[in-house]
Amino acid sequence: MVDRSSEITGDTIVSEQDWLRRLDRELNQAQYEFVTLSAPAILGLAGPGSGKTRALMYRAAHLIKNGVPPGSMMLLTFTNKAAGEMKERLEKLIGYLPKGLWAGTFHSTGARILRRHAPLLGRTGQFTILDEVDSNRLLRQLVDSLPFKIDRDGRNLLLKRRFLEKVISRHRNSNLTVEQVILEYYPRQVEYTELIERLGRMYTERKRESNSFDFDDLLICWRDLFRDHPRVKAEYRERFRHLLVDEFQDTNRIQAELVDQFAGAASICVVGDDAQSIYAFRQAEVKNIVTFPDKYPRCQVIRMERNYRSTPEIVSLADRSIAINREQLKKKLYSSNPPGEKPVLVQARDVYQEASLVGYLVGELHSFGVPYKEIAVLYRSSYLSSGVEFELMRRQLRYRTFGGLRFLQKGHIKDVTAYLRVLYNPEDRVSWQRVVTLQPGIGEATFETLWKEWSRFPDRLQAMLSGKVSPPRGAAGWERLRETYLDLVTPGLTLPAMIDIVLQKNYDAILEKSYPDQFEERRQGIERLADYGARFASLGQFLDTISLDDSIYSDGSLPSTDRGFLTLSTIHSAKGKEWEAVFVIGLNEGQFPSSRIDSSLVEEERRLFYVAVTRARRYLYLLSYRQDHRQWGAAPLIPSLFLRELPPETYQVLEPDPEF
DNA sequence: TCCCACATGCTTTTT
DNA sequence: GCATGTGGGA
Repeated sequence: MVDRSSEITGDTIVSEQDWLRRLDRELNQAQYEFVTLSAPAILGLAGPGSGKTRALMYRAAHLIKNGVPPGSMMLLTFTNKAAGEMKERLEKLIGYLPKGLWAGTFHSTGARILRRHAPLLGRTGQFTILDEVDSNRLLRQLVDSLPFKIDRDGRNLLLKRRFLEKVISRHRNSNLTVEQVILEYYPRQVEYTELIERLGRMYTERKRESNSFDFDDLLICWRDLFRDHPRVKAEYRERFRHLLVDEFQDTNRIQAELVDQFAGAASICVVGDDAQSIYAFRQAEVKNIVTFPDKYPRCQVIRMERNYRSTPEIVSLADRSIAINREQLKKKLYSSNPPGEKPVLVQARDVYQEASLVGYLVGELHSFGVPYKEIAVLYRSSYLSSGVEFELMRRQLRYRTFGGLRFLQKGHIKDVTAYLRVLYNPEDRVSWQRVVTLQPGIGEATFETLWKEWSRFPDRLQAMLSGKVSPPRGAAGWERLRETYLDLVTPGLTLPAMIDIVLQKNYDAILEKSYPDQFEERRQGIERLADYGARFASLGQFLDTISLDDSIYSDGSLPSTDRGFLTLSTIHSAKGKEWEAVFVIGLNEGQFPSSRIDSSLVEEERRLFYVAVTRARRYLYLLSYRQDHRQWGAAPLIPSLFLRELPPETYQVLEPDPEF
């Protein structure tokens, strides 16, 4: 019997010299320094394609090779995709994913910590994570339940465009008061300040009663947990001696505060690129990365400026574009790759010609030997993808989309998960309401009455199963629901079996009635959810994963598992990725930069453009079109500011054949 | 109080 | 083109 841990230790000792030689061979000087440096704080400032995630993972591997227990390391990043990337690379580097290592998004790590200490925050470990749809519903109910009437205009104003949600979230994420947020972003609505403060307090209380947290809470309550419970904080400071944070430019104030909690106890190593900060709409603060060295006095700053990804032509175009931004840390990005073709600008007649040009050029690239999986089409907003999607379908090319419409946020999928959520967390009012009001004859008002009656029982699920509560009307639907749950509480059910019960006993009939023409399609979506659920050992794990990671897409498979597919992606979702050939479409003024942003955000949009073009290794196509038939005002479009301002020597123009 | 039919307006971007 | 909002009838 071989003890696996000693095997690894043995391996470490034997290969230490090999490992150092390998670092020397595979890293440049800046990277080598970054990986092997020992300091209380390290900032890796790195341009696109300079291998910053790679360097960060070499650092993690290096620590492990030097005997640092993986259980004392925490790897954090912002998106699920980046988190997946980190784990994948680390596993490739050292051959296995170390046990005990914490690697994930800030939000999933927050959820993990909060589950362990939930009672300190008035929750149980089975708390529900509310997504935006849920929390908006909750707020909507609170507005309607105010003990006084607000006039219709006021109600509309509060609920339209997620105004209320945004004010509360901004306030909580920024440490500004509600009044300051309103004065800064919505000065005309200042009269609503008190009302919003009141609703904010009601919202906090309602979440506690429902044993749930929203996305913001996963970070804010984590911070507050450490603030209010020094012993808990000490426990984590004791355990985690190395924090490694990727994409640090995308952190918001709360996330930066969370990292600060470990100051002095752990070595804190962050990497990022201020020029790729594209999450301001989520209160990401570039200043977190800019001021990092000031905040941590003995901080070492390493610059990684050599680009390994792209041709000099692409790097030059990107560099000239980003240079127009005034707010940035100066970096001198350079590529020593062999020269390639200049990026190509194409102005199409309309969205259809743009799409067929993409289709045609994809075919050309493929015939030159560029595999489909090395080609990506990127866009500012997900609705811009439909033209190209249609064209690819016509050409029978397989593709995969990232970003955009959420599979899990579709009504019927949320319905099915609500049935399961209340099993796990019977206090979950939002989900109960969803399930109960689905039944014919039961609406909001009936649910309110029922809920009051129901709350007299210590366990809502038991109370329902025993038949001790019933709504004032809609008895038939309630009874069917009760029978469904009698089956669902059978011990040992798999997730597909549970979903099957929900469908057979209750939801199928409801679905058919509400979507007579889309019944089959939606039902198939639910079946894919069931298939996906089969891989989970427990309901809790399944619910946690689908609340925090929306990466099951409408085709039901997971990203990055298949080869031979083209990629269609929003630019946000493409961050951190690279392809041999990249098309950026819809580069029209009004679409990108989006016309709904105010002028102060143009630099952010330019950073987004910068992210888009630096995804390409050898071939870059920038497409715009003159006419949009889809919009009402068929005013001619002009090319994006980001194309117009490019120096002509950075690109070549391709004139589409008018016959095409 | 609920439900259906119709109108509206909306599309950033992620957790 | 699709979810959410409104209004009248049961």
